[in-house]
Amino acid sequence: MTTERTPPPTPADRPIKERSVAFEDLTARARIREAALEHFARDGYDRTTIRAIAKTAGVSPGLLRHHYGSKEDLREACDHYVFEMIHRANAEILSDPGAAAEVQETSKPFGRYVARSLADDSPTVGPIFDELVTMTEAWLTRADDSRPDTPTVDRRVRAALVTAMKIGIPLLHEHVSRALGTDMFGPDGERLVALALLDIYSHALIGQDVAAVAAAGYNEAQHQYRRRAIP
Amino acid sequence: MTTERTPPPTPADRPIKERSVAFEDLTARARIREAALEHFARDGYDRTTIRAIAKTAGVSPGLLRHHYGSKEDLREACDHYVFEMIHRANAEILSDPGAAAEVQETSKPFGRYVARSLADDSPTVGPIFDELVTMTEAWLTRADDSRPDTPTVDRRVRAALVTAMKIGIPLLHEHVSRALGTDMFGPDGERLVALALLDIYSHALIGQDVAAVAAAGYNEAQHQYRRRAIP
DNA sequence: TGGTTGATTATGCGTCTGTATAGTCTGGGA
DNA sequence: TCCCAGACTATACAGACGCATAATCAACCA
Repeated sequence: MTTERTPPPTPADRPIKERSVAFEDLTARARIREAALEHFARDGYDRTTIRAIAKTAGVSPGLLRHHYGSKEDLREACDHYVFEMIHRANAEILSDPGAAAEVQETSKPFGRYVARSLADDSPTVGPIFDELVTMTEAWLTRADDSRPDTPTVDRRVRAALVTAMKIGIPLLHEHVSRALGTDMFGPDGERLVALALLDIYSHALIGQDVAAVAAAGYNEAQHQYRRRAIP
Repeated sequence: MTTERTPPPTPADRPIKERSVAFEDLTARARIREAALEHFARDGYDRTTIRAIAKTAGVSPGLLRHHYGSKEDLREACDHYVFEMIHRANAEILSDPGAAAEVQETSKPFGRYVARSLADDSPTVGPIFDELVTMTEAWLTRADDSRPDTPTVDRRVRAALVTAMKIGIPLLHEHVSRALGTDMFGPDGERLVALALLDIYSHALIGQDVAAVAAAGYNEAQHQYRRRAIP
């Protein structure tokens, strides 16, 4: 396994598209990883082809195999990379206990990738979800402290649901953007989403009396048919 | 394009599956649709093969093409079918204004299919999402009435986000179930999710003072780098 | 200078998938 | 009885994809 080396003075690393932001004088290995992250996040694992990643990275499909063993290995490499990046980001967030950073967690650059991977059942991103749940759990602890009543449901269960809900937003970004009238990953959309989430999170969506009635009535409701499962 | 015809000799192509467990004496055409719904919901559109659907339905791949034109046409047929079913379900829900039915909307049988289709960017399910947003919007209207303050963000924007959040739960059912310790589509899990959602929805997750500070601080925050986009 | 190593490419192979086509079987009307 | 429409199957074809291999090229070291 080669490390992130600086390429030899290869001058012809340049046929690529990128100029504006960041660096395009990256290692081919790094370019492949970046291209894979974008493609996996945008198109999903299945729809993404090795050839497409290679084309975006400006290399041949064979080189991809040379650096990463297979398509699945490349996915795992991306997963581990993102896992590290999230760890790093979490450390920064913990030092700055602002709520905004936490709220828009899933709107970050890696959010799209994580969301896609979780929905695609990537075998190695389970721990990422669990860690996000743990983060939400710690956050819920503070919320529970300022609650008059006692929560009736285990905190981790609620944390898992809140986490899944947060991830649902970038997952359905296309439809959300359509409802917003602007790209939710664009500057305006990102701000709009953050402000809306702050409003949503800071208010109860249903009355506690209604919830109590519904919860009581739920336990005795025998409803809806079941569909057969695929053998 | 043939419609849902009644097969000549077959005893019944009855409105099907309404009662308890559906039967296997369905039209081949109906069996194909049922199998496709399950496969698409469980494996996603791309991972699902025509041959797999045919095998589950107990027919040959050719018959699938005979009834539905192509794989994409089959998907559209499923979308329209689910769209009708949701319409029908909505009518029932509106007559029974219980909150529980609304909360567990995405836990219904078709929820998995809708969630998958939305995440898979199915071209014909956009209207379904928009309708769910409208439902949520109507629901938010009642919530806003019992709010002391005035919402700062457009109601439809908040409705879209809440809708996406709700759909995120069945989408990440695998990870949610792992955190729950039981299958969230099973009897226990379904009840647990419903009760947890009632608890979550009936309480603010962050304080309004915190939210105000965060919202104020957000507009002047210049944070995080941007990643390049694929051309 | 010569040779080894690693980055990189070109090319081909086997498989899977969607699609197309031709053929088979069955029931019901004339 | 004939026969044909429609449900259904078997098989084949073309393309795409992941994967593998061999060849080429540049740099570094003895």
